[in-house]
Amino acid sequence: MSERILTAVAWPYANGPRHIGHVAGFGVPSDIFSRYHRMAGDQVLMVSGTDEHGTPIQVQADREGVSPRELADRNALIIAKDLQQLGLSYDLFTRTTTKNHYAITQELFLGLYRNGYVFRESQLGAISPSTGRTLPDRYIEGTCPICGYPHARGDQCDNCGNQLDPIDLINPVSRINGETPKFVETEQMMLDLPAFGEVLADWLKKQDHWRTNVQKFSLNLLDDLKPRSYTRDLDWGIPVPLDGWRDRPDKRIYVWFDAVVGYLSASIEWAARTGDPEAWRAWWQQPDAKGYYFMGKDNIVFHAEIWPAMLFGYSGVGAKGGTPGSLGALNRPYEVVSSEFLTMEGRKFSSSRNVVIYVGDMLSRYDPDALRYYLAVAGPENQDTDFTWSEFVRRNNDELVAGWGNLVNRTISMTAKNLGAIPPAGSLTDADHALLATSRAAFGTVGELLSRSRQKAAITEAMGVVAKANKYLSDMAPWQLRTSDPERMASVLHVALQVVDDAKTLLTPFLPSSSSRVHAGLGGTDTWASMPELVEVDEPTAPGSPNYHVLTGDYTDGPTWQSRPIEVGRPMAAPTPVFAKLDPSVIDEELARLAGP
RNA sequence: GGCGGGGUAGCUCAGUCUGGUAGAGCAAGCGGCUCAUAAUCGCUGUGUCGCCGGUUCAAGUCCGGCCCUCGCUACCA
Repeated sequence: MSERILTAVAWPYANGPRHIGHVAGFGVPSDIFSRYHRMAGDQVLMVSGTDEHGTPIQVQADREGVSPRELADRNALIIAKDLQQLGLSYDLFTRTTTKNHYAITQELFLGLYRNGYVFRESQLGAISPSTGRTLPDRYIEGTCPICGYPHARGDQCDNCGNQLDPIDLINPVSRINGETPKFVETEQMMLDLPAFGEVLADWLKKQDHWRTNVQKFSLNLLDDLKPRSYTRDLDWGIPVPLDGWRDRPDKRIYVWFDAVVGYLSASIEWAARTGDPEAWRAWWQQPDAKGYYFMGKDNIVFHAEIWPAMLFGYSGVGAKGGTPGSLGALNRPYEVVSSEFLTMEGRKFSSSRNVVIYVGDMLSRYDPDALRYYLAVAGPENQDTDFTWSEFVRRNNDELVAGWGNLVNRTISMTAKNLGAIPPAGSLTDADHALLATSRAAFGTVGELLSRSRQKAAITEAMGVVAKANKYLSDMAPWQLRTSDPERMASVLHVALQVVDDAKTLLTPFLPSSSSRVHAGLGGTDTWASMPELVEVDEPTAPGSPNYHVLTGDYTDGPTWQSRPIEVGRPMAAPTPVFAKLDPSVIDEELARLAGP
């Protein structure tokens, strides 16, 4: 039964390159999920892009003396290249600074506004006196009015743990430039979240297929729903599409409200690029289409609360009713798949303290599948997990190289040396049948685990097939049959090659690049797992800007999730190793980099 | 403060939903094989399952309380 699946992947923020904790949370899991579902015959649309508006990018650009757009242009390309190298199979990875995204974001705003879910309110907010821009709470520092700690942040005191209001801080200063913030009355557009309290509660209570912590967390949030500001005093962002607001240089849509719209705008952009502008509707409006949203746990509130509220309101569902906007009623998320956090040698990632491994640096030195393997088998699926270099090297050397790579190598090597081609099966023993049955059955068990987002258990199960095949070879000892019983040797090698081929398929969602190398090693001449391409589109994000790049690809004719009989007689050449073994000295080298300047 | 995750073999963790004599991998030791990137296969595991109490014929698993630890706490992204 073919399903329509929207894989909506969190949008990496473009204030700098991304580290491996980011791709551990959203990138690799969403790609494993999408690749599996495509192989299983489902119709997958996987979209994302770089999130490029908001204060942190403005601040970083100011610091570098460039415009926010120049900074975003630079980082968007770096991030897209990183994700391409990791092999993340986006149908479209775009940006929030495109004309299309501006138009869709404004359309969502207008739909909510017309249905009465957005209203105007004057509130007291901190601004930077020199720029007039919103100064977010976290950028304000001062003395805690409760415990006297001198470096309390505007929203919370790190010393006593109390939540604070920045206006209560003693001697507040801006962390950006040290000036004293001004607290002024400022008019903003507010999203009426309480108007969605009831529909959100009804909807969330029905999501029993979610991970329980995500569902419970989301339901708890409903107890304290307050209207939330839809706009900011900032000039770097999407203009508010209302008369009297549209041309104001100091009012923009809040970056989070524009970022979540990206899932929809990217789907629409993808459809336009395929030449069928209506194609996106199948994933957003058919009732049985399922949207899976992948993110780190810090994003749950935006995906389980705010984005669903926006979709309800735009569709005319909520305490104030309404009618769907011009795009029509839109589907809510089917599941919010949230991952936990990856720490680094026991500490939280922090670029300022040099506790960081950038994706680009990692991939410049190691095989993308070595990283993908580590994240799949030891990533933060259900709980925070720690990345250590010694564990990375061990997983690579003992499991990928010695377990899987060696199985491929020994099997192909024996066949090439003794037979030169894939041999016929001959008559098979119970042991032969048992091994073949094991790998065939794994398609069911691994697939079942993958469809339930149990990726760690799934790859462990797939690697179990590899272990059984190594044991089979050890038991059968085909190298001893070379002269005594060459026919039996051929049968054993046939069985082993078939299981290697099956394992290659089973591992493809996790390890697409190396699975393609195994496919070629087994004599395959066609493309196995498709990879994303970086394409320059003939369109600037703004007048005077360079054309931008997107990641895209055609994954429609890829491999299917099943055992395929190997082709007897296909020539087989001596193998080249699939994975590189790492010298243990890299552990010390990498640790030295972390401690470095 | 509120909410949530975790505390199981030297290390990393599974098992807790659906109670029934404690599991895997790694590390360590011994042995086999020699096709393979010195790779592989077999054998060797007596751990107060964080603490206290309760329910039960039976609790790592259910209930109550506590301790430690990590994270989230929405006008940060």
